[in-house]
Amino acid sequence: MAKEIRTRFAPSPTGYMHIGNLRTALYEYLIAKSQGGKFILRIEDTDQERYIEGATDIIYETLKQTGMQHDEGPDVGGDYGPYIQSERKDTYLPYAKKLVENGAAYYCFCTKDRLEEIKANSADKVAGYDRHCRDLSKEEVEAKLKAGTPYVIRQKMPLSGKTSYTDVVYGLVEIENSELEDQILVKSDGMPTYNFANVIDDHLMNITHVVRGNEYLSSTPKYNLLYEALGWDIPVYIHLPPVMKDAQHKLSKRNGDASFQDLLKKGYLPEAILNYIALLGWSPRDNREFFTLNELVENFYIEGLSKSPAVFDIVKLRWMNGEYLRNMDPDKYYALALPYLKKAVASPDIDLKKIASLVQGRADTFMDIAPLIDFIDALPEYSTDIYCHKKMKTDKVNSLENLKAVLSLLKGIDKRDWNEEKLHDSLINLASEKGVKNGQIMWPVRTALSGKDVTPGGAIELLYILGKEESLARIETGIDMLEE
RNA sequence: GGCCCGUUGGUCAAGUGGUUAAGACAUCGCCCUUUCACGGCGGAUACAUGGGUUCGAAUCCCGUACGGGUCACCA
Repeated sequence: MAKEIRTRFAPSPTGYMHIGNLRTALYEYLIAKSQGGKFILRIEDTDQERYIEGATDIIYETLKQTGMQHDEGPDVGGDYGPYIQSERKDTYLPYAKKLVENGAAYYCFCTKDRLEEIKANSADKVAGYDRHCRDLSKEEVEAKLKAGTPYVIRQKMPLSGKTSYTDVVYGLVEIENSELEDQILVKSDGMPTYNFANVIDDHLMNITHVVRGNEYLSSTPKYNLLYEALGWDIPVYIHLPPVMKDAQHKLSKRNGDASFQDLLKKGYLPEAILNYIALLGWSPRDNREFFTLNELVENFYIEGLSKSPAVFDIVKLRWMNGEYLRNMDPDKYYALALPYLKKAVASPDIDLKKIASLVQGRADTFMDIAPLIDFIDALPEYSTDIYCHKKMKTDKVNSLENLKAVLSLLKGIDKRDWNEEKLHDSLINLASEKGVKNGQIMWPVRTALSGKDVTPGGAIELLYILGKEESLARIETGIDMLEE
């Protein structure tokens, strides 16, 4: 039986979940789930300085909202815990010491000042640490240790040769060992660096596929050297291209680019966001674009992953969100839209469900609803110019005439008969009696009722929504304005 | 700057030596229609660049340009 696929999402709790991060989680989830594997959540909080309170809750919450449930993690447990790196602090040092013993790592007593100095002096010559402590004698090391000198443990890179590996999406990657810095494995506070903790944890947690952003592409050989020194199997690597804000800037929290949470606040659906970002860097075998999370699992295949950066296009997300909204069950739509409808319409007698049905086909996000129906509570000020419409063949003169006719017609309709069918038949009749196009009646009515040149729904719907009293009042206002 | 990676229309993206170079968003035009939207139909727009290899290159090789990444006691 083939080994079970295990992937992990390993965010550091430093704030909101940004889109690139979420997409990485998605692909990790899909890679595992499409092959019947496990998806693990691990919190990488080895940098206490950057820790932000509440950030882990956002991570849990986001995973829940998107439906990407992890099989193991700090909140759900599992056989490989703890799943928070700060709680595993003691597990790393022994491995570092083992590396020191077998010559793959060494103690370094250089002060931060000294390091800064080399950095400043070396300009753009050799990158990184100058390996000052690499060849200290055993005695020197012992003495310093005994004296309590602060130290870090660094990885001892080979000075010559190359290290290569095959990435699933990028193919063969080969780096000269001389390019590799003697990176720090254990910091002076005793905490491991990401570089070290990552390797240890991935191995200890049986992670088979390491999936992460391609900024690690050229440092991966360092990790492989670590795996080898420890005598461990090297995992499968899948590096992902970045999600961009524009052609040259990555999407990032620092620039305040949209996070998942922001998009939700802006009225986007979690499932639409997920669907959209799935397609940013991956494409299915056919031309399908709409997928639920489960459908993504069914259709996912690793070869569909792309290696070039993708620009996040909010315009297309809007469209896709709109499609989700339009295809939603009307009752569900009503339930989700209700808070937004209530905020936009204060009048208590308004049929919000009717409004929901009008707005469902027109609003791409929930935030788009309010501006569409801002005329309901009160008639806005408007210019009579909008009564003129070329295609409807309306102008101020015939609008006035038709509005008057409509007014007296509507006055005759009993309040109890004030429904769309009745209103529709009456107005259509009026048009044919007068021998004019329907639009010549409808357009001025719609205009008088809304004071806008664009509305969700036409004259009939607006008459119904506004009710007899309000409708008549607004039409009278329109007549007054046109008579001036 | 060294090293690594990338480059198909404005954007996402199919394509793995022979195609009229898909499809989607956006855009433009037309149709439908009581406005708008939805929907339908159609248009315009792309293989960064120069050399090879080959009967034949978006597809393979080399160079160039452009862009990104990396070179932290951050992840």
